[in-house]
Amino acid sequence: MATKYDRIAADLREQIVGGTLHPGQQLPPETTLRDHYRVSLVTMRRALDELAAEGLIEKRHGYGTFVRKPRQRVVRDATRHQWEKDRARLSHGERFGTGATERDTGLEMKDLDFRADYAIVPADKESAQIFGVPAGTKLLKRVYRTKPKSEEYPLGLGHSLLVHDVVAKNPDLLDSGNEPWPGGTQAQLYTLGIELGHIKEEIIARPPSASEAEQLGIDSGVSVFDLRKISFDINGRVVEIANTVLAGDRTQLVYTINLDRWQ
Amino acid sequence: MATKYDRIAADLREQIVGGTLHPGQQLPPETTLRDHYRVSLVTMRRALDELAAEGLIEKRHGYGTFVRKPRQRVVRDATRHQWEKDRARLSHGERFGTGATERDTGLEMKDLDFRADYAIVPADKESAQIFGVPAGTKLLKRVYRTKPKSEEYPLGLGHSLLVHDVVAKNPDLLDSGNEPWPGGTQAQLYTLGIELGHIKEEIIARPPSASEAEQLGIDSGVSVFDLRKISFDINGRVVEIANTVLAGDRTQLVYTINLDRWQ
DNA sequence: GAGTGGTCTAGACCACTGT
DNA sequence: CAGTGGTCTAGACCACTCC
Repeated sequence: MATKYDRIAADLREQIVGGTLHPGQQLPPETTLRDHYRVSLVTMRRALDELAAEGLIEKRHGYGTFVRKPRQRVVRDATRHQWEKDRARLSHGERFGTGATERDTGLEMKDLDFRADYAIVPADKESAQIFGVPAGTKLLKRVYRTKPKSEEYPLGLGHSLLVHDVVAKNPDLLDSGNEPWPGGTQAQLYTLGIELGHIKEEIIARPPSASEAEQLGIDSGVSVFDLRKISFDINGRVVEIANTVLAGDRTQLVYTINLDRWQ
Repeated sequence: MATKYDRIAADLREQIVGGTLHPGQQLPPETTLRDHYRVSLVTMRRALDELAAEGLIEKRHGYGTFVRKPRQRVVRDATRHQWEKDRARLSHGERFGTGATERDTGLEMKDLDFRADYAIVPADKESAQIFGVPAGTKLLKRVYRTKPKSEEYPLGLGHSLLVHDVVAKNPDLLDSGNEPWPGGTQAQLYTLGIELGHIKEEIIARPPSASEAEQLGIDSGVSVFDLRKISFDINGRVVEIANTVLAGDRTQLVYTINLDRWQ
């Protein structure tokens, strides 16, 4: 026999996908549901937690439990990198106002809250190894937060590492006041004469830290994508290490692999 | 103040990463831990569930709770597709015994338990749309299970869809008895004169279904990668739709994006 | 202040594992 | 069989949100 909480979750799941419960609709309080299903509160809550992990409902402390609007996932397509590269050398006007995030979401710059914080940090062992520099080398760490004004929570939490002495050749790149830089990082690197040759992305899934769960507005049980992007210039040197944490229930990642023709 | 279960989890986490608790070591029973931390059993269990979701411990019903060996993630590198393509036209002997899974894990065929089940199914709406055929069209559905003999659980659960009338031109491809086919799907398609041009992979993270959790041996709270691979031939026609479900705490996905040179 | 979800308790009983 | 983790209960109290 399945567990009670599984059967209750299945019952509610059916009502949600079947349309008996409408998106946005508030569910009865836990105590009422508990009486209806004749179980203890703990069991009732466990059933609800299951549905929250699936993204079907959303619980708001002190307020209520609601059926989620069919949350369409934001698609993050890796062709964004080629697209960004093609635009890196365009004029300021052509680059202005639309970056890779805007392309993913279909939103414009004015619909987004954007923040960037810069700091200089010493390279830890892992970063140093990837960059091929001694541990402790000065790095420019840039922390990004981008949030659609129409949403309560940001799409992702990101930061980027660059070797300080490399980017310092253009002092404009050390000033976070110049963000958002039209055209993004590849346009910034272009001012240094750097052209990217290839990009490697490594993806893992893991539970969010408490802070990430709070910042991303993640319900208990939802995992995050932890994506590390390593950018190489045309000579194979590592230029940037960027990290992005994306809510696992709101994101779809897409990659296209082109294959060489047979001879 | 943080919650009790968070503080208990933090305490145990520190002991695990700090080395006070060794990999493979059994933790005291929940009741003993409960007495030690002076909390209720429910609270104690919640702390342990947190660590299980992080992959730091592994709970075995009726047996005990153990510190996990630093689980190294299996890397699934998308360059596997090009590698597989390069090998598709090699001789049987050169293809034999090493496929993409073996390449990922470093294991040989003899170290793997392999099973394939074939069935003919009608295309549902979504598959039909992707293939560009009418709904209900006969598809060959192939279900795969691959498990290292040294592990208790499979790496992933996979299935693949092909248009039946296309592959039926080579009757050998309809017989699961011919699996594992040396060189994999691309070698199979080669017998039909089909060459792949590009591959698109779509990735989402979600909680496992009850059946997936059981088959993959996933602890509560761990998400899975749900990866859909769509293979296009050199004319842009969809040839295969393949789906793989991978344990989120045991897998790392890697993609390399090559960028066109500036003119 | 009224109503909601979040944490926590002490205890019972069940289900699974290895010997 | 003994020992373990898994489910479930009835109830207390806390923390948050809105009016």
